Amino acid sequence: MDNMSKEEYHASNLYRIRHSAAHMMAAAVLEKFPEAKIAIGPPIENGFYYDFDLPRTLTQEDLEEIEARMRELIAERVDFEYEEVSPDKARELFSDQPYKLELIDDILEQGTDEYGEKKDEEPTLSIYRSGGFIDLCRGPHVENSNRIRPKAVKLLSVAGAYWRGDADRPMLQRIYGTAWASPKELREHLKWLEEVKKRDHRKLVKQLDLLSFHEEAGPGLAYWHPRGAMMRMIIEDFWRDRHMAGGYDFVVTPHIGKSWLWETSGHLDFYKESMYSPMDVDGQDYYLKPMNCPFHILIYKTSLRSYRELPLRWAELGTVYRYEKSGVLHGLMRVRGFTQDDAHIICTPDQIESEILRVLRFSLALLRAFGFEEIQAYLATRPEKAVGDPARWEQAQESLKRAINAEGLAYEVDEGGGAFYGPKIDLHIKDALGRLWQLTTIQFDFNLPERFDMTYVGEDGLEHRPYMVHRALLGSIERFFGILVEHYGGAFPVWLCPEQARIIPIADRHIEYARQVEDQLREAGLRVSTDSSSSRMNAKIRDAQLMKIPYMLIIGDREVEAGQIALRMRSGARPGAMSVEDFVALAQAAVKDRALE
RNA sequence: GCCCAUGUAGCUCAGUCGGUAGAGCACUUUCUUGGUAAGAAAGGGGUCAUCAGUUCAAAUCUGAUCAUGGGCUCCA
Repeated sequence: MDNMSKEEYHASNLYRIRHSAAHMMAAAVLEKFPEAKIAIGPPIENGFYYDFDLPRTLTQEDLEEIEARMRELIAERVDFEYEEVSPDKARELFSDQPYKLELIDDILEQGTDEYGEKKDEEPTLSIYRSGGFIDLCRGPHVENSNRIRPKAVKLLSVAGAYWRGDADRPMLQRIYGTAWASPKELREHLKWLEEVKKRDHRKLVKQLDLLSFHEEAGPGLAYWHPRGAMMRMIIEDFWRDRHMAGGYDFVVTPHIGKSWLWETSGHLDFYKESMYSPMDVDGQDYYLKPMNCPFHILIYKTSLRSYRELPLRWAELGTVYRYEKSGVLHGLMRVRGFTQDDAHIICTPDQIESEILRVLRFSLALLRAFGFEEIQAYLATRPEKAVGDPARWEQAQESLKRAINAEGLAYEVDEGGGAFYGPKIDLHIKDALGRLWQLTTIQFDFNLPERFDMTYVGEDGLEHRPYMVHRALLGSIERFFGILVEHYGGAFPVWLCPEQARIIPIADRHIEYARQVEDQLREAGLRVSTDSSSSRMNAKIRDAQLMKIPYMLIIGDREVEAGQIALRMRSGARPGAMSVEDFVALAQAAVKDRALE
C-alpha cells in the first residue's frame, strides 16, 4: 500500500497523525477509566496502539464507546503542545502513573527513550499536552487535532501485551487502532484487511481440501490430503529437478539421533527447550531431529576429504520436529513438524565467494519460478558474542555483500544481527498483498565444523577446516505452501494446481465422450477429472469455480458431435469450442510458462 | 508459556430465562438430462470439545483439561 522506508515513515505526516491518534485514544480511555494506568502508545505499521492497565477486561462495546469518544475529542481541535520538563516536574505530573515513572527513571538513568531504545543525546524529558491529557513523549505530533480526520480513525482490536515486552512483567491490555490521512484511505485499508482475511490459508486449505490439523492427534502437525499432497509433490519434484541441474547431490538421513549427536552439536546446550523430549531406546536417549545439519556432517566424516572433491553441495528435504510453544502455533506458518528444503555447502576458503553467489542466484531463480518477483535481502553480521575466527567472519560477510551487489538486490544490513555461529543473508519476498515473508536463509556456520572437527586435506597435504554454509531456500515446505496459498488466494498457477481441468458433461449421455477426453488429457500429462454427478451443469461449474480449477471443459451434444470441448476459464472467460488437441497445447503452454491460466 | 475470546452435524452457523437440539450447504435415494456460478422432493446424520461439579433437570451455570483464534514473549 505504501512503499515508504522506515525513515520516511517516521518523518511522515501520517506517522504524526497515528501517534497523536494514540494520545487521543488514551485520553478517551482515561475518561472512561480514571483509575487506568497508561503505559506506551506508539505508531506502528498501518496504525498505532496504546497499552493500558485497566480494572477490567475490555469488551467490544467498550471499544466502540472509546472510538466514538475519541472521535469527539479529535473534533474538539485541541493543540498538541510540546514542553521539556525537569525530572522533578515529570515525576510530579505522573505521580499516579507507575509505568510512566519507570520510563522517566529509565530515560534518565540509561539514556533510553520511552520505547526502551538507546539514544545518544543528553537525556531530556518531554511531555505533550493535548486538551486535558498529558503524556510523557518525545513526539512528534500534529500541531492540532484538526489534522486528524475523525472518520479516518478506527479501533481494531484488544489483545494482551506484557509491560515492556517482558514475560515476567504485568500483562497489559493493548488496543490496536488504525489511522489514515483520509477516510478514503481508511476504507482502502479496511478493504485490504478484508482481503487478507479472505486469503487466510487456514480457511483456504480447508475449502480447497488441501490439508487438515487434528486436535486429537496433536497441534501443529499437518495432514496432507490428496489435493494438498499432489501440490506438495509437484513443488518437491520441481525443487529436486532444479537442484539436480544446479549441481547438488542428495542425501537422506534419519529422523532421530542419540543424545551424543546433540551434545556434540551443542543443540542440547542451546536449543533444548525447542526440542521434543527424548525417548528411551535400550537405555539410550534418542531425540527427534530439530535440524538436519549434524546428520549431514556425519556423512561428511565417513571419509577423509580432499580439497579436490570440494565444494560439496548436499541437499535434503529433511523433516524436522521442533517444540514450539502452544501459543505461537499458527496454521502452516508455525508448526511443530515441518520439512526444510535444506542443503549444506562445504567448501574451501577460496571457493566461498563463488559458492555464495551461486546459491544466491539459484535461490532467486527458484523464488521467481513460484511467482515472487519482488525480493529484498537482509544481511546480518557478527554479534558481540560469537564463535569462530574473526577473519573468517570478515571474509564471509564480504562474500555475502558482494553476492548481493552482484545480483543488484536491494538490501539492509542488520549490524550484529547474525547468529553467534555465523553471518547470514535472508531473502524476503513480497506477496500479492504487499506483505513481506522471509523465505530463504543462507547462513554460515563456524560452530559445527569445529564441534564435529570437520576437516579436508589441502593442496599442502595438511588438514584444514572447511567452510560450511547452511541454506534453506523455501524455508519450510509447510510454511512456503501457506504463503503460496495466500499469495494466489487459492487460484494457483496451472502447473501447481492439483486438478488442472474438470470435464463437465451436460447430460449423462455425454459422459462416455467425456471419459475419452479425460483419457486423452491424462495421456498428455494433465491432471483432470470428470464430474459425472447428477447435478446440473450450472452446479458443476459452480463446484469447479469454488475449487478454483483453472479449466472447465463443457461437453454437450454440440461438442460430442464435433469432437470438441467448450472451454471455460476460472477467470470467467469463455474461449468456447476447440479441439482437444488445441486445448492440450494451450494447457501445456500454461504449465511450461508457469502461467496463471 | 502468558492475557483475552471461542469450541453445537462433514462445512458455515442459530439456539431466549437451565426443561436432554435446529437451519443452509454437503451426503444418500428418487424425480429431473440441462448450454456457462446452486433444479426439486424425501431421508440419514449430534455423548452440544473432554472430564468433573452444582441442580429434580445442564448445550446453557462453575471448575479443570484439550484445541482454535487475536496478541505478547520466543524463534541458538
